Amino acid sequence: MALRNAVMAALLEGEASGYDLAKGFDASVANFWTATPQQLYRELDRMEREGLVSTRVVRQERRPDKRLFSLTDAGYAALRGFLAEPIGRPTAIRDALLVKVSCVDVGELDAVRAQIAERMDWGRAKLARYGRLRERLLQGRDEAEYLAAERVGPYLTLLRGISFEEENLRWGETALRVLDARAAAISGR
Amino acid sequence: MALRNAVMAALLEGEASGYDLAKGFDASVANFWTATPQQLYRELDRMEREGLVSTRVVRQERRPDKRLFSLTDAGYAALRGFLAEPIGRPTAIRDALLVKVSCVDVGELDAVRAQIAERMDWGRAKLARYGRLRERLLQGRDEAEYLAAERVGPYLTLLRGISFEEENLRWGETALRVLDARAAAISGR
DNA sequence: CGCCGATACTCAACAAGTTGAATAGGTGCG
DNA sequence: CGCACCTATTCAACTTGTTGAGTATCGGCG
Repeated sequence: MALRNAVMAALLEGEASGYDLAKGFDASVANFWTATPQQLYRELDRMEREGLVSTRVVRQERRPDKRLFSLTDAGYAALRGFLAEPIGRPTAIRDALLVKVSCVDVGELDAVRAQIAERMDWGRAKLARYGRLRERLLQGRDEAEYLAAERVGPYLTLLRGISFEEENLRWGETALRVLDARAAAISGR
Repeated sequence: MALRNAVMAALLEGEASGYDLAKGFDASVANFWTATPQQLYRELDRMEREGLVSTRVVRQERRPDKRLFSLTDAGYAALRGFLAEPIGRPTAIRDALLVKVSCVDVGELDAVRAQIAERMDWGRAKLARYGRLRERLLQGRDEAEYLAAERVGPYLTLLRGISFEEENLRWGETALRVLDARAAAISGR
């Protein structure tokens, strides 16, 4: 019942099909929750059965029909219930790369180094996307102006996403430096 | 087969019982992987069947016997295999608090505010623990000295944990400020 | 002396998440 | 004109992860 909350959060942006969510989960909530298409369709069906979302089938000319989901009043109520419920401990971070780094002293130094570098490239791409998203939200206004006028939630989570990636890059630089020093020490021994 | 890697990472610190891991997962790898005791016992049994870990039963006088697990050579080989395999996309962050923050414009502003504050307290406690762990690792040496002499992996992941929590606190300050401004705007309307 | 909590583990049942493929029409590319 | 990829969804089978309780022994507290 946790994915459901992320889905409701995504539907705050407006009607969406399962397919939209499966892709676009990436653009909105995806930074702190992920799901496969299967998971989304399954959950959306359940939510419909429970009356949290309603569907509207849209016939399309040159592509398959789609079902657009939107939050019902019951959905909004459920969402407020979720917001009000006490928070447990921070959900897991679960990053396989960090597990690898913590093991790097057993060997495979080069392979892990390469994976850190790859992750950093990935992070730079993500930062660029975040930057564009931020520009799109601000529409030329400065932050204070935006925050006085618009939904603050998505902006705040965007900020967290940006700082997370920036921090990741900074850490990556350090990690690469340390691993290189270690590699030099090993080969020079 | 992902938990298994985290378990192997933890066992690099030395022999441990399921119980040790269940608690102490918190001290070592726990910052980027979590598991319940059930999960650990189940996985350890499987790993034993597959020859990745070996067990040694220790009779204890005044408490239940325990099984101490340690990595076998096959376990080390499997670990190196894991290190070498290409990394997929960063595993999910999945933080319910961020989902809540992104929804905060629908209401329950005070409740979410309180949860952010609670999370920040939790983060400060975690930072304090990280700080103590760092001191324990360094044993009075400076960073360069430590990194030349000891396993670099655990230190690097510790650094990532520290910067993550620091960043969380900074973001939390911002979020609280923004939410307070929004609350003031609403009540003054 | 009875209860709480720590150590140490097990069992059962369930919920959540992943993988791979199937279906079915459409567009674009060489 | 055939092949690959995009939209849009569904099915089936699987692996992971979660919850809650149960067993057993000991130490400490009031």
